[in-house]
Amino acid sequence: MSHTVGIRQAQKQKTRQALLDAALRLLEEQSLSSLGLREVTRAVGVAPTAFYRHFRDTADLGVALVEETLGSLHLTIGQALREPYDEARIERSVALVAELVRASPAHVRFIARERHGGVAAVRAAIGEQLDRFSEEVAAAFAGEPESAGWSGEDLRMLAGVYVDHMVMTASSFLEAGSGGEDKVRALAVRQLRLISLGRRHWLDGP
Amino acid sequence: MSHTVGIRQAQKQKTRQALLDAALRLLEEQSLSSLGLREVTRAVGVAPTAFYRHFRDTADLGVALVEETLGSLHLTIGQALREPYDEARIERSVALVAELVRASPAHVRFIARERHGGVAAVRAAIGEQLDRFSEEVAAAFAGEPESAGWSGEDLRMLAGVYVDHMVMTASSFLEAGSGGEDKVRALAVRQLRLISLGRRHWLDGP
DNA sequence: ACATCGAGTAAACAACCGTTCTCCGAAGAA
DNA sequence: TTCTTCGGAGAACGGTTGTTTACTCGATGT
Repeated sequence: MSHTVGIRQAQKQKTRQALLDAALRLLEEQSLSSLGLREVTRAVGVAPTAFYRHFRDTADLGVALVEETLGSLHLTIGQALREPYDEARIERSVALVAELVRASPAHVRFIARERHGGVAAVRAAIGEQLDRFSEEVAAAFAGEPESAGWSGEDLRMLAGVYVDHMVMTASSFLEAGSGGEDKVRALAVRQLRLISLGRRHWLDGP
Repeated sequence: MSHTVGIRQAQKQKTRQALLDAALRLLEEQSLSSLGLREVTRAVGVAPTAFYRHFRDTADLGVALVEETLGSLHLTIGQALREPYDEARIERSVALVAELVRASPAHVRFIARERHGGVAAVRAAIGEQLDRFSEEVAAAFAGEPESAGWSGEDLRMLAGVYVDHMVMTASSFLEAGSGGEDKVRALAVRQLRLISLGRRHWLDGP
């Protein structure tokens, strides 16, 4: 038994990826619930029936797209969270979001659009991933001296605020385009400063 | 010339409203970009061609739906903002959102779904309305003693955080259903407390 | 070398779509 | 009353949709 992937499997993954890429491009101007199976296969240049070799339907493709977009992000976020809590941390995390949006805007648009979109399975998949992010952020916060005395519940609340804000910031970067990028960045930084200020005084006396 | 609406106009508005209602119901399980013209007229019980008497296409209907949902809300929000800034203000505003979601969940779902949805005109209409809300909240904040020394830019930033949080809370109420309502309410209240804390210390020395 | 597997093809299906054109009949204006 | 206006009905159009069935043909495992 060889561990090489084999010509066959390699070709399959190739067209599968082509389907995902084409779908992502088509989803820049519409929602997943209106994305047609034939539309995708036509863009790739394969027969409509070939679609079924990879996905049950477009909803299934959507779930795969969620995995592709958010699955690989846990590692990146994890590394960023390991960095020390200094003055420039806020700027760095916002810059990370900005770079992510610039690197793959279609992926970000897809997540923002389908997070509350019309396909239940995709909504659930995105929600699950975002919850995982919240848990990871909460775990990172728990190890910081600033979180001394915080309850686990409050930590998860705080993490949720940060995650939600990051998603919203990414969406704002998209809407603003390359022109208003600096404006969005400055706004996001000030909002994060506000939240950090709230965090610092969370345990102040009544 | 009589100022009575006339049987004719009244009937037109009636079917127009029926189209809007039917569309809103259909949009609970899909996105606007996949909503068919025939689908809507079938649900109402009129001929497909009757649709054109009221809307150019489904995107046009979507814009009308935005107006119906958010247009009447400015008055409600305005009244709530005129209330004094006491201890229970946060709970009251969250309760207002909860009641709004309970009263017309389909409208709220529509806004949350199409805010980043696949129809540009509708996205723009929602963004415009939300910007108006932000301006109104900022104007209300400007008249409060807690905002002394705040720049106009910072006030709009703060107002944006509150508006975004309200939209997000409304969406959370929807996802949670009637079962997890208390959980969402408690979470939203704590998040707002965090933000208020940041607001209170915004002008603290460096 | 040979039988099997399976990704992709081709054709056909009924169902549905948005849009146009023509017409009807009640409401409104004279 | 007579004439006009206009919301809605009806039929038909070309085009697209998802899905099924039968097929090809090169990679795969023995």
